[in-house]
Amino acid sequence: MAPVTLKDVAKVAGVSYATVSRALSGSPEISEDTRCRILKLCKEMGYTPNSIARSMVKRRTDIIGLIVPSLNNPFMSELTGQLEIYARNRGYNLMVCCSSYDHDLEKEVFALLVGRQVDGIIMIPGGNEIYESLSSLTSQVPTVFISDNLQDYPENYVCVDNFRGTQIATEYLYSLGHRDILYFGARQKSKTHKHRLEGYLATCEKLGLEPHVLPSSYSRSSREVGYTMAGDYFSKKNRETAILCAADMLAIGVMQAAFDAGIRIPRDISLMGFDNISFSALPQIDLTTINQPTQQMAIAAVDMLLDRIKNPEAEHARLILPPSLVERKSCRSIAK
Amino acid sequence: MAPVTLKDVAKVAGVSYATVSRALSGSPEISEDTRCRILKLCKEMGYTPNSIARSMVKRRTDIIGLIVPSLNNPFMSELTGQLEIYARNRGYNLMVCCSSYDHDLEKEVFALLVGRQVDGIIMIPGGNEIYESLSSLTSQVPTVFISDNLQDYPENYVCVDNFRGTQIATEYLYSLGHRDILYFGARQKSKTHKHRLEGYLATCEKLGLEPHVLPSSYSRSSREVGYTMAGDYFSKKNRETAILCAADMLAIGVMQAAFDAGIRIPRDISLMGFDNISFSALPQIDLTTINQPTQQMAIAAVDMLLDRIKNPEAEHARLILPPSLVERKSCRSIAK
DNA sequence: CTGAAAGCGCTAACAG
DNA sequence: CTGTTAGCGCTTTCAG
Repeated sequence: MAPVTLKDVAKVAGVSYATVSRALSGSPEISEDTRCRILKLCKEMGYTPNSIARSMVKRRTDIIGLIVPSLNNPFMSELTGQLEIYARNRGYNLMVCCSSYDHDLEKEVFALLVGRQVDGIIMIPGGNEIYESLSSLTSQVPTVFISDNLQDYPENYVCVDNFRGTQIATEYLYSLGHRDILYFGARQKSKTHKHRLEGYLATCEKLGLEPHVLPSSYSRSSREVGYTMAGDYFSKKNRETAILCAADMLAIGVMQAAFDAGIRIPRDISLMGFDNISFSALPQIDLTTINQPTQQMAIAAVDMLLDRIKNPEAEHARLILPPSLVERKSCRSIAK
Repeated sequence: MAPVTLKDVAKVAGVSYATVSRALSGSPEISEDTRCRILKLCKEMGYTPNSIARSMVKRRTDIIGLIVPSLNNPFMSELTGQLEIYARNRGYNLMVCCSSYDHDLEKEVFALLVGRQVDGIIMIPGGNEIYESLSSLTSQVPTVFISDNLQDYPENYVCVDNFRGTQIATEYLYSLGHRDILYFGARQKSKTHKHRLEGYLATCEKLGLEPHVLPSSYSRSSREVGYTMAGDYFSKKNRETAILCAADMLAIGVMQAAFDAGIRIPRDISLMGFDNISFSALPQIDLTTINQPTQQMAIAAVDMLLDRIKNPEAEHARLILPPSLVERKSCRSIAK
């Protein structure tokens, strides 16, 4: 019942267990003959190397810790899946912890993962006020964030170019003939949202449009928030012909409110989101949006982390990936 | 830079390192005095216990391996999130591997996790033909499956009562006055699907209905499959007044095909799904369906696994959880 | 090319 | 109550 160890194999093979270790590790200082013999024996005996023991001496685990706010959010769960697959292909396993958007939990699981001796941590922060309180921990283990809430912090991160995203979106709506575009759901406290808003504002200025901004006082961008805010909005007279939402989930809520108000999308008003979550591709939603390149982000984050692990003294790295337009059916041209 | 160890703390405290170990483990054989002193010192020095070393001697890692086909599927990612949170509250971390519905990968990552010395494995199998080829591995480590594809296999599992689910669904549609109900998308090779189909058939018989079954020859139940099959179906004359889909994703595809064909749901035909994935709750979808109690399943799976870990010689356990009806807007009453 | 032995950081007897 | 010591399974010098 007890698992087969190196020693067991060595005993049967009639060699020292160092020899077995060498056979397995592909060391050159061993004859092809004995290597073959031992490898065969290992298989026969059902030997599985104990990676805990190996970690003990190698002082590394080949484990990456991942801290993610929630796996209910399709954007994050898809990203998690990508991270896992890519990390495994590079020889690492993922230890996943959900922080539930809770700062205290974020710190707690971070410390937990450090205790677990993970070689590095990838963190998708749930909010913005986490970096200072985390700095004593991030100095202990290579860490890469996936977020752009940390322009001003000395951390490694990869993110999408949020400014560029809303710029693309605004230009697209402009090209469709829209001149009064509402920017919907800007959250004050989020840097990500700040960058998105700035991209919109800068583009308005460049194109000579008057900006219209409907800020959000909520702490998350959910469908419910979009629905509530849009309900309010639609109850008044407005001259905007297009709504650019700060997040897809908001846009989905806006759709519902529009439906309730008898407003048709895109006939009466055009609607755009940001994120390209999987919901948005459903034919029943069919939302034109800005794509975050999740796979690229996952690959980049893992690459960056492995690089930090190899070279812990390196400068902080930043990678800002380009977003792209995903054209679906929620916007229409009103150009004459 | 090298992390602080027990020895370092012991040296500074002027005690043997066994004493420090005792202070940390909450052993009773130590004076309150020295414990306090040592605990304070540990904090000051920033000592973090090395759980690898601990695992080495305790011969357990407090890690659970999770094998999941994909995190793109909302049902599975939500389940994964629940599993993680509950496992962590019970003192375990989750090492997650995505198998991408690939049998070979399922075996490969299973072996990988065994090598990682996980204390147990929770597996959501991607298909049906995996159990035999896995049996040499499942005997090495406590394993719990989340699936009912293994009625006939000597394994631990938790699942939803699929038979009961379609029974509830069929009875519900019957109560709305439907007498011609199409069972849509039954996959031959899946035991889960077999049970769902049987629940439908048995209920038809009980209620005196003539069963109508549209089987699926595809290997997965996607939106695309639902769309294609329904396109075919709607192109012919039919007398069914309701469609019961074997999975929510199929139903979402059916909705789209119905829309294309100018058929209105629920006015022209009622539609039900099975799974209650998060998509289905979107107001734009609003699908009446059968809920799988993910949280209960997660809790039960972890509980069952921890129980097997504590008591490896126990009989195989099975837990079949009750599904429930989630009434939304995709069905209408046609009773007079 | 192979064996012997030290040691990774910690726990758990066993002494004192 | 505290110290000493023997490992957990493996890698890696260092000898031979």
